[in-house]
Amino acid sequence: MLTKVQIRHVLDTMTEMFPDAECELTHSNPFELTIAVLLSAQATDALVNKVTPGLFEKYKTPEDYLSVPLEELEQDIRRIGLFRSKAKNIQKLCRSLIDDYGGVIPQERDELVKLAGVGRKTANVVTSVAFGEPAIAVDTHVERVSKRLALCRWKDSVLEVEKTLMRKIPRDEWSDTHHRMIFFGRYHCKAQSPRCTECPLLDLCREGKKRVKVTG
DNA sequence: CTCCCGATAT
DNA sequence: ATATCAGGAG
Repeated sequence: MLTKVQIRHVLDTMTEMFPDAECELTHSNPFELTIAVLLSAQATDALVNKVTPGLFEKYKTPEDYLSVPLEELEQDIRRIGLFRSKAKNIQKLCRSLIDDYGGVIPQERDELVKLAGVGRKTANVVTSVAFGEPAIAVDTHVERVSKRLALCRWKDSVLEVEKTLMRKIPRDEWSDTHHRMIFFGRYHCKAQSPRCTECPLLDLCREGKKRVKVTG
Protein backbone atom coordinates (compact mmCIF):
# COMPACT_ATOMS: atom_id res chain seq x y z
CA MET A 1 0.00 0.00 0.00
CA LEU A 2 1.20 3.50 -0.81
CA THR A 3 2.04 6.29 1.61
CA LYS A 4 0.20 9.57 1.70
CA VAL A 5 3.00 11.30 -0.18
CA GLN A 6 3.05 8.58 -2.84
CA ILE A 7 -0.71 8.86 -3.34
CA ARG A 8 -0.35 12.62 -3.76
CA HIS A 9 2.30 11.93 -6.41
CA VAL A 10 -0.03 9.51 -8.23
CA LEU A 11 -2.87 12.06 -8.29
CA ASP A 12 -0.60 14.87 -9.48
CA THR A 13 0.92 12.69 -12.20
CA MET A 14 -2.48 11.67 -13.53
CA THR A 15 -3.54 15.32 -13.49
CA GLU A 16 -0.53 16.18 -15.62
CA MET A 17 -1.20 13.33 -18.05
CA PHE A 18 -4.96 13.89 -18.39
CA PRO A 19 -5.86 17.39 -17.16
CA ASP A 20 -9.15 17.47 -19.05
CA ALA A 21 -10.43 13.94 -18.38
CA GLU A 22 -14.22 13.80 -18.38
CA CYS A 23 -17.15 11.53 -19.22
CA GLU A 24 -16.78 10.35 -22.82
CA LEU A 25 -20.33 9.05 -23.22
CA THR A 26 -22.20 11.53 -25.41
CA HIS A 27 -25.40 12.79 -23.77
CA SER A 28 -27.36 16.01 -23.35
CA ASN A 29 -29.36 15.40 -20.17
CA PRO A 30 -29.49 13.05 -17.11
CA PHE A 31 -31.94 10.70 -18.82
CA GLU A 32 -29.69 10.20 -21.85
CA LEU A 33 -26.66 9.79 -19.60
CA THR A 34 -28.41 7.06 -17.59
CA ILE A 35 -29.35 5.17 -20.75
CA ALA A 36 -25.82 5.55 -22.13
CA VAL A 37 -24.16 4.26 -18.96
CA LEU A 38 -26.60 1.34 -18.76
CA LEU A 39 -25.71 0.46 -22.36
CA SER A 40 -21.97 0.75 -21.69
CA ALA A 41 -21.78 -2.35 -19.47
CA GLN A 42 -19.15 -4.69 -20.97
CA ALA A 43 -18.92 -2.48 -24.07
CA THR A 44 -16.59 0.33 -25.14
CA ASP A 45 -17.65 3.98 -24.92
CA ALA A 46 -16.68 4.33 -28.57
CA LEU A 47 -19.21 1.71 -29.63
CA VAL A 48 -21.95 3.12 -27.40
CA ASN A 49 -21.35 6.55 -28.93
CA LYS A 50 -21.92 5.09 -32.39
CA VAL A 51 -25.36 3.83 -31.42
CA THR A 52 -26.74 6.52 -29.10
CA PRO A 53 -27.07 9.40 -31.60
CA GLY A 54 -29.66 7.51 -33.62
CA LEU A 55 -31.18 6.04 -30.47
CA PHE A 56 -31.61 9.44 -28.78
CA GLU A 57 -33.05 10.87 -31.97
CA LYS A 58 -35.72 8.16 -32.03
CA TYR A 59 -36.38 7.93 -28.26
CA LYS A 60 -36.53 11.22 -26.39
CA THR A 61 -38.74 10.37 -23.39
CA PRO A 62 -39.49 7.34 -21.19
CA GLU A 63 -42.82 7.09 -22.99
CA ASP A 64 -41.01 6.78 -26.32
CA TYR A 65 -39.08 3.68 -25.17
CA LEU A 66 -42.35 2.10 -24.02
CA SER A 67 -44.17 2.90 -27.27
CA VAL A 68 -42.38 0.19 -29.28
CA PRO A 69 -42.30 -3.61 -28.86
CA LEU A 70 -39.39 -4.99 -26.86
CA GLU A 71 -38.06 -6.69 -29.98
CA GLU A 72 -37.78 -3.37 -31.81
CA LEU A 73 -35.76 -1.79 -29.03
CA GLU A 74 -33.56 -4.91 -28.94
CA GLN A 75 -32.73 -4.46 -32.62
CA ASP A 76 -32.00 -0.76 -32.12
CA ILE A 77 -29.25 -1.55 -29.57
CA ARG A 78 -28.21 -4.99 -30.87
CA ARG A 79 -24.70 -3.92 -31.92
CA ILE A 80 -23.72 -3.04 -28.34
CA GLY A 81 -24.08 -6.57 -26.99
CA LEU A 82 -26.02 -7.93 -23.98
CA PHE A 83 -28.88 -6.40 -25.94
CA ARG A 84 -31.76 -8.51 -24.63
CA SER A 85 -31.20 -7.77 -20.96
CA LYS A 86 -30.35 -4.14 -21.67
CA ALA A 87 -33.50 -3.57 -23.74
CA LYS A 88 -35.64 -5.18 -21.05
CA ASN A 89 -33.97 -3.10 -18.35
CA ILE A 90 -34.48 0.12 -20.31
CA GLN A 91 -38.21 -0.48 -20.61
CA LYS A 92 -38.49 -1.46 -16.92
CA LEU A 93 -36.48 1.63 -15.97
CA CYS A 94 -38.75 3.86 -18.05
CA ARG A 95 -41.86 2.27 -16.52
CA SER A 96 -40.72 3.04 -12.97
CA LEU A 97 -39.58 6.54 -13.96
CA ILE A 98 -43.14 7.27 -15.08
CA ASP A 99 -44.86 5.44 -12.23
CA ASP A 100 -42.64 6.43 -9.30
CA TYR A 101 -40.48 9.42 -10.25
CA GLY A 102 -42.63 11.76 -12.31
CA GLY A 103 -40.76 10.82 -15.47
CA VAL A 104 -37.51 12.32 -14.17
CA ILE A 105 -34.19 10.67 -13.22
CA PRO A 106 -33.83 10.92 -9.40
CA GLN A 107 -30.70 12.61 -8.03
CA GLU A 108 -30.08 10.38 -4.99
CA ARG A 109 -27.92 7.30 -5.43
CA ASP A 110 -30.20 5.25 -3.17
CA GLU A 111 -33.08 5.94 -5.55
CA LEU A 112 -31.01 5.44 -8.71
CA VAL A 113 -29.95 1.91 -7.74
CA LYS A 114 -33.62 0.92 -7.50
CA LEU A 115 -33.94 1.39 -11.26
CA ALA A 116 -33.61 -1.67 -13.50
CA GLY A 117 -30.13 -2.06 -14.95
CA VAL A 118 -28.68 0.58 -12.60
CA GLY A 119 -26.17 -0.71 -10.05
CA ARG A 120 -23.83 1.16 -7.75
CA LYS A 121 -21.30 1.99 -10.48
CA THR A 122 -23.90 3.43 -12.88
CA ALA A 123 -25.56 5.34 -10.04
CA ASN A 124 -22.22 6.87 -9.07
CA VAL A 125 -21.60 8.02 -12.64
CA VAL A 126 -25.03 9.64 -12.88
CA THR A 127 -24.86 11.44 -9.50
CA SER A 128 -21.35 12.62 -10.27
CA VAL A 129 -21.58 13.60 -13.95
CA ALA A 130 -25.21 14.71 -14.19
CA PHE A 131 -25.76 16.18 -10.72
CA GLY A 132 -22.28 17.23 -9.56
CA GLU A 133 -22.23 15.06 -6.44
CA PRO A 134 -18.71 13.87 -5.48
CA ALA A 135 -18.42 10.13 -6.24
CA ILE A 136 -15.95 7.49 -7.38
CA ALA A 137 -17.50 5.00 -9.77
CA VAL A 138 -15.35 1.87 -9.79
CA ASP A 139 -15.43 0.36 -13.26
CA THR A 140 -13.02 -2.11 -14.84
CA HIS A 141 -10.40 0.61 -15.43
CA VAL A 142 -10.52 2.12 -11.94
CA GLU A 143 -10.32 -1.34 -10.39
CA ARG A 144 -7.38 -2.44 -12.55
CA VAL A 145 -5.40 0.79 -12.06
CA SER A 146 -6.06 0.85 -8.31
CA LYS A 147 -4.80 -2.69 -7.92
CA ARG A 148 -1.75 -2.34 -10.17
CA LEU A 149 -0.65 0.83 -8.39
CA ALA A 150 -1.45 -0.67 -4.97
CA LEU A 151 -3.93 2.07 -4.15
CA CYS A 152 -5.97 -0.79 -2.68
CA ARG A 153 -5.49 -4.49 -1.99
CA TRP A 154 -5.49 -7.08 -4.78
CA LYS A 155 -8.36 -9.07 -3.32
CA ASP A 156 -10.63 -6.07 -2.68
CA SER A 157 -14.13 -6.18 -4.11
CA VAL A 158 -15.25 -3.22 -6.21
CA LEU A 159 -17.10 -1.86 -3.16
CA GLU A 160 -13.97 -2.16 -1.04
CA VAL A 161 -11.96 -0.42 -3.78
CA GLU A 162 -14.45 2.45 -3.78
CA LYS A 163 -14.34 2.80 0.02
CA THR A 164 -10.55 2.72 0.07
CA LEU A 165 -10.26 5.36 -2.65
CA MET A 166 -12.78 7.61 -0.89
CA ARG A 167 -10.75 7.31 2.30
CA LYS A 168 -7.42 8.11 0.63
CA ILE A 169 -8.51 10.85 -1.80
CA PRO A 170 -9.84 14.28 -0.71
CA ARG A 171 -13.58 14.52 -1.33
CA ASP A 172 -13.30 17.55 -3.59
CA GLU A 173 -10.99 15.55 -5.87
CA TRP A 174 -13.14 12.42 -6.14
CA SER A 175 -14.85 13.16 -9.44
CA ASP A 176 -11.81 14.52 -11.30
CA THR A 177 -9.58 11.72 -10.03
CA HIS A 178 -12.19 9.16 -11.00
CA HIS A 179 -12.18 10.39 -14.60
CA ARG A 180 -8.39 10.66 -14.73
CA MET A 181 -8.06 7.08 -13.50
CA ILE A 182 -10.39 5.96 -16.28
CA PHE A 183 -8.33 7.79 -18.91
CA PHE A 184 -5.13 6.47 -17.36
CA GLY A 185 -6.50 2.94 -17.53
CA ARG A 186 -8.08 3.26 -20.95
CA TYR A 187 -5.22 4.91 -22.83
CA HIS A 188 -2.07 4.17 -20.81
CA CYS A 189 -2.34 1.45 -18.14
CA LYS A 190 -4.32 -0.76 -20.53
CA ALA A 191 -5.51 -4.25 -19.67
CA GLN A 192 -3.81 -6.07 -22.52
CA SER A 193 -0.65 -4.09 -23.36
CA PRO A 194 0.07 -1.48 -20.67
CA ARG A 195 2.76 1.08 -21.55
CA CYS A 196 4.94 0.30 -18.56
CA THR A 197 8.26 1.23 -20.17
CA GLU A 198 7.07 4.79 -20.74
CA CYS A 199 5.13 5.12 -17.48
CA PRO A 200 6.00 8.00 -15.11
CA LEU A 201 4.69 5.92 -12.20
CA LEU A 202 6.76 2.79 -12.91
CA ASP A 203 9.08 3.33 -9.93
CA LEU A 204 6.25 2.90 -7.44
CA CYS A 205 4.37 0.17 -9.39
CA ARG A 206 5.23 -3.39 -8.38
CA GLU A 207 3.12 -4.83 -11.19
CA GLY A 208 4.81 -2.66 -13.80
CA LYS A 209 8.31 -3.59 -12.62
CA LYS A 210 7.44 -7.28 -12.77
CA ARG A 211 5.98 -6.84 -16.24
CA VAL A 212 8.98 -4.91 -17.54
CA LYS A 213 11.34 -7.63 -16.28
CA VAL A 214 9.38 -10.36 -18.06
CA THR A 215 8.57 -8.68 -21.36
CA GLY A 216 11.67 -6.50 -21.62
C1' DC B 1 -21.12 -17.81 -8.74
C1' DT B 2 -22.98 -17.79 -13.84
C1' DC B 3 -25.08 -15.71 -17.59
C1' DC B 4 -25.78 -12.15 -20.85
C1' DC B 5 -23.30 -10.79 -26.12
C1' DG B 6 -21.53 -8.02 -30.18
C1' DA B 7 -17.39 -5.27 -31.61
C1' DT B 8 -12.64 -4.56 -31.48
C1' DA B 9 -7.72 -5.17 -30.23
C1' DT B 10 -4.06 -8.28 -29.64
C1' DA C 1 -8.36 -17.73 -31.51
C1' DT C 2 -8.74 -15.18 -27.33
C1' DA C 3 -9.14 -11.16 -24.15
C1' DT C 4 -11.47 -7.18 -23.13
C1' DC C 5 -14.91 -3.56 -23.00
C1' DA C 6 -17.33 2.87 -18.00
C1' DG C 7 -21.79 -4.18 -15.09
C1' DG C 8 -25.96 -5.94 -13.35
C1' DA C 9 -29.43 -9.52 -12.37
C1' DG C 10 -30.68 -14.02 -10.80
